[in-house]
Amino acid sequence: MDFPAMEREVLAFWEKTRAFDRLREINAGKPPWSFLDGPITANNPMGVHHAWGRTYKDLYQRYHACAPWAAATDPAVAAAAANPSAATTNPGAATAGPSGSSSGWGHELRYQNGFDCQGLWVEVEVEREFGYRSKRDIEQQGIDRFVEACKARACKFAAVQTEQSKRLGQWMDWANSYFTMSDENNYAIWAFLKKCHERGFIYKGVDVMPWCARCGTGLSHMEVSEGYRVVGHTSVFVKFPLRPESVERLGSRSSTVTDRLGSRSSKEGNEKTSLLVWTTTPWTLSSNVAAAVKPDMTYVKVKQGEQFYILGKPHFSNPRSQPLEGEEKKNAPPLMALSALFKNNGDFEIVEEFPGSQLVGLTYDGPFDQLDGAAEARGAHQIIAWEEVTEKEGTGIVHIAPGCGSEDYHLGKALGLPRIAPLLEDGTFRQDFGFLGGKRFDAVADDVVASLKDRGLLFAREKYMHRYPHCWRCKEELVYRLVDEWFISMSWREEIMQAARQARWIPEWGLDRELDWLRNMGDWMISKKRYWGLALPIWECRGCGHFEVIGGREELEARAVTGWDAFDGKSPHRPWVDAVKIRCEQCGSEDVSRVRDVGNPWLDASIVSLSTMGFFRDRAYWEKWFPADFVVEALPGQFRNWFYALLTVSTMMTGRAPFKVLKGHGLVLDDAGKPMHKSEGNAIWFDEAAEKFGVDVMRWLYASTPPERNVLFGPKHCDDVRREVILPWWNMYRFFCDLAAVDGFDPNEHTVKAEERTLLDRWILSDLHELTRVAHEAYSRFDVLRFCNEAKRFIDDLSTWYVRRSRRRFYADGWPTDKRVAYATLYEVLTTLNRLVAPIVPFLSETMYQNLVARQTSGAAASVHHTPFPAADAGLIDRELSSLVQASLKLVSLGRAARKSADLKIRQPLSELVVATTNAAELKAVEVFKDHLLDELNVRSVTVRESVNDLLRVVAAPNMKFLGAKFGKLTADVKKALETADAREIALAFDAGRSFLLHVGDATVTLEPTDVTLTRSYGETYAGAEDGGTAVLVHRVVTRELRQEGVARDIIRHVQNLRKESGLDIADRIRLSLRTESAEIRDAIASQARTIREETLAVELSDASPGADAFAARVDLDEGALSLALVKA
RNA sequence: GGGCUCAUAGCUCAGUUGGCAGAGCGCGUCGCUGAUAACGACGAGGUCUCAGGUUCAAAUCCUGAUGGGCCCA
Repeated sequence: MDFPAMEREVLAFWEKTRAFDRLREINAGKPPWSFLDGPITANNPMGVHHAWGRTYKDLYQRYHACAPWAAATDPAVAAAAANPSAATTNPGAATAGPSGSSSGWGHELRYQNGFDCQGLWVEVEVEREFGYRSKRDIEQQGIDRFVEACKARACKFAAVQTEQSKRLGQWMDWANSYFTMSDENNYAIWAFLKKCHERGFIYKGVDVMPWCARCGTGLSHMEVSEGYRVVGHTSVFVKFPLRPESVERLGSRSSTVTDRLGSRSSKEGNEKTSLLVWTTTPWTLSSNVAAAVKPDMTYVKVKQGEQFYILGKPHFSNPRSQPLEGEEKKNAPPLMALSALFKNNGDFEIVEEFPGSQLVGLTYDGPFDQLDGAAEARGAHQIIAWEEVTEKEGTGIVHIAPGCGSEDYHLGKALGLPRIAPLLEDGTFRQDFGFLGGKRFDAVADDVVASLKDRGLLFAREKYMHRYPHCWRCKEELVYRLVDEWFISMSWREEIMQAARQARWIPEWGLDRELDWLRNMGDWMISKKRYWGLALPIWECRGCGHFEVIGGREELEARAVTGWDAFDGKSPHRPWVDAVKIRCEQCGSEDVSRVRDVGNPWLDASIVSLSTMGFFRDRAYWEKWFPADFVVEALPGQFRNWFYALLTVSTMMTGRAPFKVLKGHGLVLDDAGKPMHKSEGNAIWFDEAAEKFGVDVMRWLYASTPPERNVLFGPKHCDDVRREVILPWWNMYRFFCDLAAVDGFDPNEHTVKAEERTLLDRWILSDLHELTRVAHEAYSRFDVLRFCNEAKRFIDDLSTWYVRRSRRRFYADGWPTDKRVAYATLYEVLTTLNRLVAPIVPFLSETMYQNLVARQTSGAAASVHHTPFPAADAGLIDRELSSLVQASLKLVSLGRAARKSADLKIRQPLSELVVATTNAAELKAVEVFKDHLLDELNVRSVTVRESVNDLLRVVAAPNMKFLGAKFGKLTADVKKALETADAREIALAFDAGRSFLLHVGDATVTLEPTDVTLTRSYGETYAGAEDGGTAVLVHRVVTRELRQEGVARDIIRHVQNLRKESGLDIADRIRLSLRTESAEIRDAIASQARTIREETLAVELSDASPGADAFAARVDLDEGALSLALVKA
């Protein structure tokens, strides 16, 4: 079966019949169900990982397009059922369908897909296409050309992804997809930013961020984490001399310690005491402002010659090593411990110990106070407290340069320290940094070292290997640099948290994670010094510094002084919008330009709960669709990205959460559980996977994966799904279709009355309706995994028991009642189950529906997806009956085991089956399913007994591994006693859940089931198997007559095989010839001739030589060789 | 350093009121046979990561530890 080919046919069918449009017509005007799509980045073709979320998006939309109103339009009900606490915290979530109407099915959906178009990822690809190497290339070749190319790229891949999504089976209004680069979306963000500004939340701030000097841009954390590489840097140990008054203060503070140590007092002053500081970035010493110590850590003062050094006690003797792993670590040169470095310089002595807190507040002379650029720090250098100072590396005293490092910056900001920003955009020092001026940060290590050495401030230098961030594009080292950025203050975070609490989060801990992020996040940096993105609508006056936020196109037009004509008709992107200048409302300047920054790309996707639902255009429409009933996206990252941005914007504009239910899912990994990477060659492209495995298989795999966990995707897992679910399901369908075609089954004519059904029929219908009930629960609670598990179990039961046990009912001639009932029942089960799984495997379902329903019934809906989801009939659910079937399955399993123990194959008929049980369900199962037991186990009769203990024979062997450990020296005696003990009594005791008391000489020991291995048998007459309190035995004596029947069954099977191999139709009659040397086989043929003829449709049975036109085979039976030949009659 | 999350057979994973530990794959042995390039049975394989606690009873609830993942700092 070529499933991908079948899927392509279904796609063509949907196309031809406008199936999706038709569904929207059917559901128009029904209660709305609102889904909001998180936009996919339109920058490359889809990978298989995109298909996971998109599978959820499609299947939940498909369910709600056919679900009954009551179940699906009342999320409070679903939420209450799933999570009682959510309902009470979410009283406003309930919405009703059309007033008063409580029945009906289907919902109106928007089916709007989204594309994320703007951002650096697209820029990078376009730069690569153009062969650009830096921002300078973009500016020289023209921003307009560049931005147009970015737009074109987004359009191109939006189109590619659209086709791929269709192939996945997504039913969306593709012509109406939203693009975050659209004018409407961009201006909507302007409106949001203006509102933020009106509340005073927009401000220009500074931050120290990773910066690529070559590209001339800052990098986000995500980008930084892409580019770590191991490099060697010059690291230095530097002296920061304490100022004389601080030496004195420290002396008085630590006097008690000094006295206790009995060392020479240092109170006399005038000695040279220095902090010992370590850094791997010597260039930042130029901008040192402070030195940090850990208050509760112990520090020591070390005397060497005339010098005193202060450093952390743990650091003094700790071994040091490069912070690397594996191979890299092996190759790195060893590092010297600090004590060894001291030793190199001569004798030394520890003269004092004191806690770091005694250092806090002391002052020292900075290493580069002589440079003009560092003037601000002159006289301001001080020791500060910092809990984060590590004991593991360095000296315990951390050099702080708030203009050169992120942590340094935040520390400095909190303490109000000056910050010195020595680097220009291109990574060179400002000219006022003296001998460093004009040199690049990564080229001055030697100069810095030389200068320190000249002035006696260098203690030691070394080469230090570590992982350091590099630009993921140009591979150059990054540097931390102070830059101007625009921010949204998060002082109103409590409002956003309140909105977040209004929604139901799946999994539940998602809310805590989001609240945690909201609680801890800093102000939102919304600017990016790039080209392709939202043009931040901030016009800043260079004269007086006043800035304004423009809230939309009309407002800009009204405020424009110059440049409007040049801009009019263009999209609000760089460079066009940059032409517009406005008048400063503070100083009157008419030369106010837009800041050059573009927006953080998460702004683009943040607005879509408003922009795509008509918030600014059609408020009534927006009220109808907002908030969304459901959003679903990949978990990793989205708490700080889309979820966060979406909540923030919606809260600002509406005060409400933009979604009622948020569901998250994990990552897609490869077969081996590793992340997929293009560069590692283990990424699987969507197109390839779709044609190789089929998308129904892919969709089932995703639907049946626990969402909050990662899924392994690969050939093995796809094959598993196909083999375990899709193929059994398909095979049953084929079985039914083949027979129905031959028999001319007509679902409208061959109907069934309830009382005509057999127990087996009623059982499968009961389970079917239970499955239907579960399906509603699972789909409406967004827990499709549960449905998949139950459906898989149902398919298994249906295949291995219902269909298996019902097969012969279909082979009868004509239309006896039982055959009609079997047909009608299986038909109902197949068509209903087909509808239940349709949201997950839409292609397979459509194919089956067309064949089973549409073709059979005039007036049937044109597509399975146009039909209502089945309702569960509680009256048909019979849990007791299900348990009886399960009991009978257990008995059959034991019966097979019993046969196996005596090596009696199923084909060999046996005279008697004995069931020994006191279990009520099993007793009843024997009664009501007797015929199935007899047939399935191929026995003549079944006998029920309470116990077969009288037949039981047991051999007990000691389990020496346990006995030895338990009894020690006594073991040998126990073993001996066991040989003479009554093994049957032991078995009966264990069966009853007791231990067994064994007499060993004068002593008594207690035996547990693990202590002995029991081998049970039931004598010459019976063979058996037992489980718990239930035993099933078969009569093992094969009489001559039984033997002949067994042989006949063997023969029949071989004839059937030959018929099939010969290409005969199921109904073809044959002339059969059987020849053998074995008298036993000849006897069997003679006595079973009639059965053989009937089963093989032989009009003639002989031992004549076959003609040349006959199909012939020679087979080996247990009793001898047999030649068979047949010709079509 | 902090938060969240996961840990069940060789592998992938089920296991929701706490009540005898399961499936599929793989492996071994066998069986069935007009659903057939399928299918079934049986077998081996488990200290349910570890240590405490609650309980008549813990894979399940609580506490801590260890290890993996994600995130924050």
